[in-house]
Amino acid sequence: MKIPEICLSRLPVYLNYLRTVRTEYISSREIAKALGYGEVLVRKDLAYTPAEGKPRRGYSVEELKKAIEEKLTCGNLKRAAVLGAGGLGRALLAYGGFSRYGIEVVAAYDIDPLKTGAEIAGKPVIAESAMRESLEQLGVSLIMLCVPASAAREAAASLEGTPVKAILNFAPAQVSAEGITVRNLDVAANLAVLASMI
Amino acid sequence: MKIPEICLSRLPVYLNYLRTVRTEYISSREIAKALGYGEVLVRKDLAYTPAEGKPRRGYSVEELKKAIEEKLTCGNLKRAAVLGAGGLGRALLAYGGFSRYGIEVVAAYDIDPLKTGAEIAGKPVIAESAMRESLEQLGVSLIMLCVPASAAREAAASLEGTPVKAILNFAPAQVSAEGITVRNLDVAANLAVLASMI
DNA sequence: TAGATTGTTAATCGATTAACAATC
DNA sequence: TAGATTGTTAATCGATTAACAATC
Repeated sequence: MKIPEICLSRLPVYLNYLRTVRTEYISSREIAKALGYGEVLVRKDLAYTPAEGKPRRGYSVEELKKAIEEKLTCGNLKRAAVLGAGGLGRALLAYGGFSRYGIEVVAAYDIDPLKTGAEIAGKPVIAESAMRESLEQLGVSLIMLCVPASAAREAAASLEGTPVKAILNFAPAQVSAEGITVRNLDVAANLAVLASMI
Repeated sequence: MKIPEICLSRLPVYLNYLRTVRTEYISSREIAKALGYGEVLVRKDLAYTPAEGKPRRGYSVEELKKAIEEKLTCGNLKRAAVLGAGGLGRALLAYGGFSRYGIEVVAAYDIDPLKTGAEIAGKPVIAESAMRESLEQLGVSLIMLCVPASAAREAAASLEGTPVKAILNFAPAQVSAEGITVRNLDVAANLAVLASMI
């Protein structure tokens, strides 16, 4: 059965928690309590992974971590790149937290010649004119789109026909590209939603 | 009636779209088509704002933008700060996109003396030892938590008893603090979810 | 065995969509 | 007036929770 996106979005939470657990087995009740979920929800979510629990003992922590990693990464390392080497783009290029989910950030692309040519955290910042060739060569399937809102639509369109399969869009604008999955992540909007709840 | 969080999270999307619209009036059908929503959903969402539509004409774009801004900001500018002045924290401090939602980022806090004392984008990086006093003085109600995962729990706890009402947590770890609302935003996890869908 | 825990089936809850009367 | 569009009520859909048999 296909795993719902809302369940998929909880898998990293389980994974991060399990990586802090030092026992051999853990029950759905313990996981639920630690994360603030219902325990049936935990079992339902984990049932989407290859892991199986044992009555009276719970789940093997090692097996569960492997099973979630398997689901999240589909078994193989994915290569990602940043499009737009401004402040956020460069921060993402330097951030080491992607390897935790089987993702390697390999390059950044920018239209500004003042930014290209240099390296950040050992990764090249490449001119947008050379982007298509570079995406092919590096086998990049994921893009983090960090250009200004005004340039976002065009930048997304420029990824059509490349190996890119998905875009994580940080710009406060709707983008789309033929054959590419888009997920929006407007940081400021997230803070605004939080601000309006308090 | 209380506005559901899922609807609240769409308000920034409406707002950003409306800011690109150049007509005086717009219908729910047009908005829905542009954003990929159902048109009834759009009307339901907008019904939570003070704006009212007019049969045959739709919604006044100006009135709608004001109404959404009102809902999102609760009418007043909110002050935010960054805790953890690493790459991501500094990028957020320099990012100009918060003003669009009525939020001003005023300072960063860090425990590392090598990072404190300086200014980034005209905003001070302040020692964590001076944080409580500074939060009071500046009237900071929102924190973007950008410390490493290992330091996240303790950092969140240190915000108890300050004017901080909400935390946007970028660390891949669960945090909580008495009387403070937490929202998680693990950028790498978002990319991982996207990667596992393709 | 007894009892803790899983996994599944049924019930509930909340969000989205469909239908439609009201309105200009 | 006729018809486009809103706003609301009812129906549907999907996610979460409750109940419980199966298992070790």
